[in-house]
Amino acid sequence: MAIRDTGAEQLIKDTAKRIFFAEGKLNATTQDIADAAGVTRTLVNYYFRSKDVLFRQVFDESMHDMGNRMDEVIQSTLPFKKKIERFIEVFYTQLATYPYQESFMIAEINSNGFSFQKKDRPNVLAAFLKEIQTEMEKDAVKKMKPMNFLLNLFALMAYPLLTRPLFKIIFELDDLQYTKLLNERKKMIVDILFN
Amino acid sequence: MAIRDTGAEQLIKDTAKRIFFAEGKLNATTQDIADAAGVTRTLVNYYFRSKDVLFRQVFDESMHDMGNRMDEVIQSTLPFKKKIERFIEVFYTQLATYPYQESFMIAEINSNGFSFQKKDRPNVLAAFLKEIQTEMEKDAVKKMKPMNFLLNLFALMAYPLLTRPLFKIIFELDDLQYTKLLNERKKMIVDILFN
DNA sequence: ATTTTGTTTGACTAATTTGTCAGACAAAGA
DNA sequence: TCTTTGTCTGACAAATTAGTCAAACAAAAT
Repeated sequence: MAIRDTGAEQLIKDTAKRIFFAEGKLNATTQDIADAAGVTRTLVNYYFRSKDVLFRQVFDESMHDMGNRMDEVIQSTLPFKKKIERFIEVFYTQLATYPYQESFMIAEINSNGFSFQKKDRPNVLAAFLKEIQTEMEKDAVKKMKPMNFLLNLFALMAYPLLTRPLFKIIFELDDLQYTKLLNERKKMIVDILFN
Repeated sequence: MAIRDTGAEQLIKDTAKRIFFAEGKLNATTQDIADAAGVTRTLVNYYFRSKDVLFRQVFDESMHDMGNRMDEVIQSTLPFKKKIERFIEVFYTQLATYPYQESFMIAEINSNGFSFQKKDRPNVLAAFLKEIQTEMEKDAVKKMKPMNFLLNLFALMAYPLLTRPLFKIIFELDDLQYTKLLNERKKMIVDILFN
């Protein structure tokens, strides 16, 4: 009965994440993943019965991880502005190792819909929206729907990463220059969001 | 020698655009497109030798259209702020009919790279960046790298559209409510960008 | 009317990718 | 040692998708 954990299952998942999120190969086949993991494709089917199951599992876990990482910051006792700065930092760190994660998530949701178990963490978001509201009343940030404040935060952080290959060409920048531009944004985003 | 234009070629392209950009079926097959257009798949191969050619043609044309629409606004004689407002309006109109266009472009660039003929319109962007710079010196907008101003503009416009299915669920909004939220953003984006 | 030429299709082939299954292999238990 | 059981593989079958080709069709030209 005991599982003999050889690490293969985790290896396959990690490899899949690397291919999807780090290498941006959004349409990788199971063979691609098996090859990259150094196992046979049959083994992928042994652990995950089908391609869909593997994809969904990778998707769900990543979604969950991301949620946890952010909740942790949101629920911390830091003062609001520090909290946002920390939030940006966490987001950028994650995207440094997995630059295509957002892309993958968005594409996946667009094509295969989205089933999300939001029964857990029921009021984390609500509490944070309320905290934002409070800051607005203190005139610390521009008055708007708190949801829009959050959308703005994510937009300013994520969009330049999502569109990196596009804007690299539009602006005629090399990788290093674009990375520099991105890093300058961390401070700028805070400046924009706060009065 | 004369082409007997039956409209089939254009029909196929338009249908492809509809499926990709309006319905968000990013991984549609040539069969899907043929079916939706009411023609046989063979005909798709008659006009466009391969799937890749069709995809690229749709991609290039859309990219070009979008570029033109935006250049038109950028090169207009409107005062700067009006120009930005008009820009947002144009962008929103386009995304109302083709909500998934950005998604498609990004995914396409991520997986298949990007060859862009930027020999045309060589200085449109440069001129606009300069105009932004001038506005910064007049203190009309926050001081930053003009490129970042542009990135912010696009981010604030596009991101909430890209992630619509995701944030609909996160915020627990229905379609109508989300659309309302989006529309409120038009004015807000201007408020954020300008002093 | 007949030929020509561009358009469209059905049937076929090829390529790619996924899924299954019997059996090999190796670690643990008897 | 022998058996059991979980892990892994190679060979095969199935499904999906893309591409080709000869021939049917229809509009124009002769």
